[in-house]
Amino acid sequence: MSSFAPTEQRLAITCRRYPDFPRDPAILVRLVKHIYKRVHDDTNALLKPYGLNHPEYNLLMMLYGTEGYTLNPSQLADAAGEKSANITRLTNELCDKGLIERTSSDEDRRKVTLTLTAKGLAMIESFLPDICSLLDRQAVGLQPRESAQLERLLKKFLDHLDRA
Amino acid sequence: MSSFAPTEQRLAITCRRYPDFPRDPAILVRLVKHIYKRVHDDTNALLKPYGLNHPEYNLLMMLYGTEGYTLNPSQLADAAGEKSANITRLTNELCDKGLIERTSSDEDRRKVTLTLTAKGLAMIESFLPDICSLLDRQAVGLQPRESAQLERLLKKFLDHLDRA
DNA sequence: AATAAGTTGTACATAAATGTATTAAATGAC
DNA sequence: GTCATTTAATACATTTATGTACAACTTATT
Repeated sequence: MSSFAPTEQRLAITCRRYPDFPRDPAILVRLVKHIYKRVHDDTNALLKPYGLNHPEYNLLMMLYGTEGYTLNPSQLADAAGEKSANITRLTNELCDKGLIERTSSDEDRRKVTLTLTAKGLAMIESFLPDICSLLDRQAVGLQPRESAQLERLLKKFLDHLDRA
Repeated sequence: MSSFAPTEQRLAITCRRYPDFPRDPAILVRLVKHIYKRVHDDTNALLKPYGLNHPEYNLLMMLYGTEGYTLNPSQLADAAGEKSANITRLTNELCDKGLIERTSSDEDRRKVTLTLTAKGLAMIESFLPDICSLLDRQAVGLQPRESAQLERLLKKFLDHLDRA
């Protein structure tokens, strides 16, 4: 039995008690939540041996996905979906570990640039094989066609959220 | 332009740098993360005037979705996806607010039962109209057929995560 | 130039979440 | 019955996240 069945059952009771409750949107939202939690926990467990947590991993991957391996704190916050106050603390930790470097920008001296170091790059390339295999395992149940369809539908969902 | 475009762009760079990186699973995971974040933040904002945060809301809704409005702390933790250590704190807050009641079970005196109070029920019914309208708005972009398809695919995804 | 207005990043206080250990009670072997 | 094992819930210390306020700097206005 799926881990989701109890949730679905509770939702049925909720709808019985409050008939206006929109079952379909609620199911979708709860599914997303369950999936997010699983993915988050699995990734965290994988990263632990590397001395990283999920947010730190995210920041590193954002820099890795950027030309020049460089972003400002506010760009990084935006990219990783973190609050800016959080970025200071998290990048401090990454600096302490020598994975990124903080230098002040010349063009605008309010700004700070955060750049992946060689050590940071090596760290990323050390955990990427594990991450890849985790991602593959996580999505192995979906055929390519289903995966593409899911991507399309999730994008549509997200687009609408942006507008709502 | 979608809020997701920059993420997709970063993923493209990542794949160029590390060709084994599984693009499709990664996209799905990041989409889920973005959607989760949006839904979470929107719901939190909605709940603030009621003096509740998202976890507290979740706990209330789990009790509301249960016959007899009653669960043990460990059942509640499982239902809401919270760690059990968190449940004590959260249910304390809800008790203090008079929304739930804590009594010790007769059958097994290690156990505690948490029950929604009349005040808690009234609270739920006061915010449900807002929640329903938020849920409707959040999913309004999807046709019923798309919504059903998305539900099916997400369930398949989650089923596989449970197994992985 | 002088001043106002807006950004960027960070510090600090507060709140929330997690992990570990502890207490109390039930269960099961003998 | 007694003792070891397991389970439920919580307390406490630690870690992590958030919100608010501020200092440094840039840009726009006059």
